[in-house]
Amino acid sequence: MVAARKLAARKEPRQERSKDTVGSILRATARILTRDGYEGATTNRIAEVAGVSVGSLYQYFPNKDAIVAALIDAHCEEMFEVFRRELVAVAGAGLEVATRAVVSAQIEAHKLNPRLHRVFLEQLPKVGMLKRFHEINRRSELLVRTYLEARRDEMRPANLDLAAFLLVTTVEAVTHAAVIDQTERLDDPDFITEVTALCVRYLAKG
Amino acid sequence: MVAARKLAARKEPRQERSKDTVGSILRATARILTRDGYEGATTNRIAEVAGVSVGSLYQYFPNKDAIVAALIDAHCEEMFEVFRRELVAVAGAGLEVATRAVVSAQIEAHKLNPRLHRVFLEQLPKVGMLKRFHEINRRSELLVRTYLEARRDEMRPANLDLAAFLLVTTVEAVTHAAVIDQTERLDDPDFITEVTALCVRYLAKG
DNA sequence: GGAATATGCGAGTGTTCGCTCACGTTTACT
DNA sequence: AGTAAACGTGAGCGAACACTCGCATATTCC
Repeated sequence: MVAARKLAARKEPRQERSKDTVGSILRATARILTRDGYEGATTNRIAEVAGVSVGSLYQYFPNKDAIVAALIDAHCEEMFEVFRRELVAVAGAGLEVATRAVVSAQIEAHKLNPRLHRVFLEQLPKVGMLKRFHEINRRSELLVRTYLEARRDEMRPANLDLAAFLLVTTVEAVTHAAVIDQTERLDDPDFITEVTALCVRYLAKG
Repeated sequence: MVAARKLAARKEPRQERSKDTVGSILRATARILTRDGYEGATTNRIAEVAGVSVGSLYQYFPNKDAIVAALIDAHCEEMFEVFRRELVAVAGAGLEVATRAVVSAQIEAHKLNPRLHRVFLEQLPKVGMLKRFHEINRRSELLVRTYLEARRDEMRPANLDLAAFLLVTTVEAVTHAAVIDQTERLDDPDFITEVTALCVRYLAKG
């Protein structure tokens, strides 16, 4: 039985050169993942591309998964930040305007690094990795719910928790599919309009 | 360089006992995948659980992936059939009734074998495997679009192709999340109602 | 019965790959 | 200058695992 191993960094880099080493390792891993997919990302290959020895790699990461996990965390945080910033910015705006802005932001978030995003979601064989994406979704739902509650009287759905879940899941799935698998959808100027309609018509009364 | 290998069966089973062998292998693989996840599914383990030797396994499957691929195909076909049957059954019904029925069917389809479904979508490291699921989605979109076109005058969206894409992607994502990750959502009697509302309000005029 | 064919077996092979360890080099500090 | 700590190296170990091959058994068909 292979027990779950710690994913925390084994040693903190203190000097400048060791921070460079860690940076090189992360950049190399991202590069390999986007170019060759998960299969190509062996520890020896990562070290080679990073211009570093395997030994150095294992001074700062306890195992291979920790490297990927660090990348995922950074990627998730970036994406979430794009979403969060836009939502906060339009918190005062009306439903239609706010929704459209947030949908656009979600598309932009997916465009940050689509190839890496794809590898994370489609090729990583470890269940633990996906949890990090689910957590982002839960955080997004919380933000959305707060927005909905502030305008409760304009909203048709009684259960705003459920509404937030449906909206976040929907927009995530639709933008993901469009950016990752059907880029041609994005050329359609109606795309954002229709996704916005999907959300707004669900939320608005009447 | 490891070239892509053929996934077609190496030899067709002719006698009864060999058909049993193939069946045992497939059942064993499904069982291991649901119980232990992708990591546990080694060829030796599959053979052992199936009560068969590795050699026999390789008489009917050219490689490990072919076994998993066969399972995925069967699983996808089952799920799609649940969806298709219901859609055909309610093709004559009104928008609200039909939508509700199809959403329920999608939930049922996901309940066929949630654990296996999860492993397929979350743990398989090969990109090729996911294509099979995307293809089902495309087939579903086609069916939905046909329904929408038959009632074009009741529909608000001008682009029914885009509408079908949005609906299928949405319902798939929402039912998937509910069945796989948030089973408690299904206890909420409003769940189906709200998902139906999401679709119907998007489609209907006014 | 017996030849031909289909099926079954499983120890072993070759390779891949995560990871260690013993040793060299650089930096920080006194 | 001298010492300790931090950093870097890469050959190679050990285990896992997909897959083969030579041979045994069962079935079919004449």
